[in-house]
Amino acid sequence: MALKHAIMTHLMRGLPRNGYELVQYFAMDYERLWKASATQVYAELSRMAESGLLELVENRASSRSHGDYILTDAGRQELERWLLHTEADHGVRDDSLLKLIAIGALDDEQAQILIGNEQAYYRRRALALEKRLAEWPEEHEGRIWRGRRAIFHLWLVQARQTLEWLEKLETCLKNPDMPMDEIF
Amino acid sequence: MALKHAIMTHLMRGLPRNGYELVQYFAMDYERLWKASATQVYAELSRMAESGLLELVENRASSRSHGDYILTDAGRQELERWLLHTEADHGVRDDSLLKLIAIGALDDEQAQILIGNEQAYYRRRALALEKRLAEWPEEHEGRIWRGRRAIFHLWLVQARQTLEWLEKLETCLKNPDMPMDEIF
DNA sequence: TCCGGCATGTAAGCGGTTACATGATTGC
DNA sequence: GCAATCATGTAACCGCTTACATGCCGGA
Repeated sequence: MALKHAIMTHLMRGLPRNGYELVQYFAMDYERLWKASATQVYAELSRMAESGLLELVENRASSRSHGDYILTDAGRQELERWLLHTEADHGVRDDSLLKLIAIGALDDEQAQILIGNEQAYYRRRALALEKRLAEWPEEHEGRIWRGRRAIFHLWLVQARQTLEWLEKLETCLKNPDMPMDEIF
Repeated sequence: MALKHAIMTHLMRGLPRNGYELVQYFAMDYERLWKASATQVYAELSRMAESGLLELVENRASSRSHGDYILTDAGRQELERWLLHTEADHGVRDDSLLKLIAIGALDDEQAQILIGNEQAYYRRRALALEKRLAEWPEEHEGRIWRGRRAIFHLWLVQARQTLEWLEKLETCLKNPDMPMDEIF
């Protein structure tokens, strides 16, 4: 039930947001912190409002919206409880990495396609992150935004490192007699 | 339904394995490529055998087991189809990173606990991966094992990089006036 | 003999997806 | 007036977890 907490990490910045805006955040690629479908986000928001973690306030911006959500004190308390008193789940389900683990099943030509796809993805991602960091809004200051901005730096170095690694993977497969310790 | 393919990436190495052994792999930390519960693994294995992706052969090692699974030709075909003709899902659900994104909600002392927990985890992980790479069995040779071994190298550099980043995150939070570009 | 690890499940329920439906508003 | 976007759902279904149950084998 971590979507609940993912929603909280968005709302903890203090800005009131409606369901649609939150759905956009969860769908955005370079902002991506949690995968979630629209249906699920709306359902979770209702549940959280009902249980008192969120409050529905008058909408700003858009007149079509039912209203905007903000974190309540109970919500902030739950956020703190989750952060400090629950263990992080390091269990992984990374579809793209799973494919790369299986790359040995393909011949050189096919492997090249798979690696190429991943390279394209991480190049796009690195560019988007660089742009996001370069254009960081000045009003995004303070402790909460600093934490968030730091994550973008982590994502960026990880993307770059993955690109480097993909090059090495290519070398490794194309030169089956080269010792792996020489490459990595 | 990617557990199916996660099971295939284990069996593609050619070694017959029973359900219990596969459950162990999925539970192992430094080997971790996909999170899955025992119940789910057994259920998926039955379904895959029924649909002809796996074959149940006579058990080696253990006499208690119902039998060992191996990949069929249809299984290898499905593996190739998945690798080449489906798009990788880059959607992320990383509980531990989600917590770090929210770290701005905590004060310095509390944040230190959270960072400490993560540091402990990644130190343990880096050590386990180093050990695994240092003790890599000689019989694990050939294209399929090379691909797998390469992933361990990626995981290791990622763990080390995350440790470096956690140090910077600490600095970043403890010195709110220091410009972030100086740290990262 | 009994305990711990091996080995495989069943049943209930929650979390999450996919496909589809609906209405309201803005811009051309 | 019409299309695109905004905004919020319903319904059915699947994947996955949690708690519990069962039996078998080997060793102290």
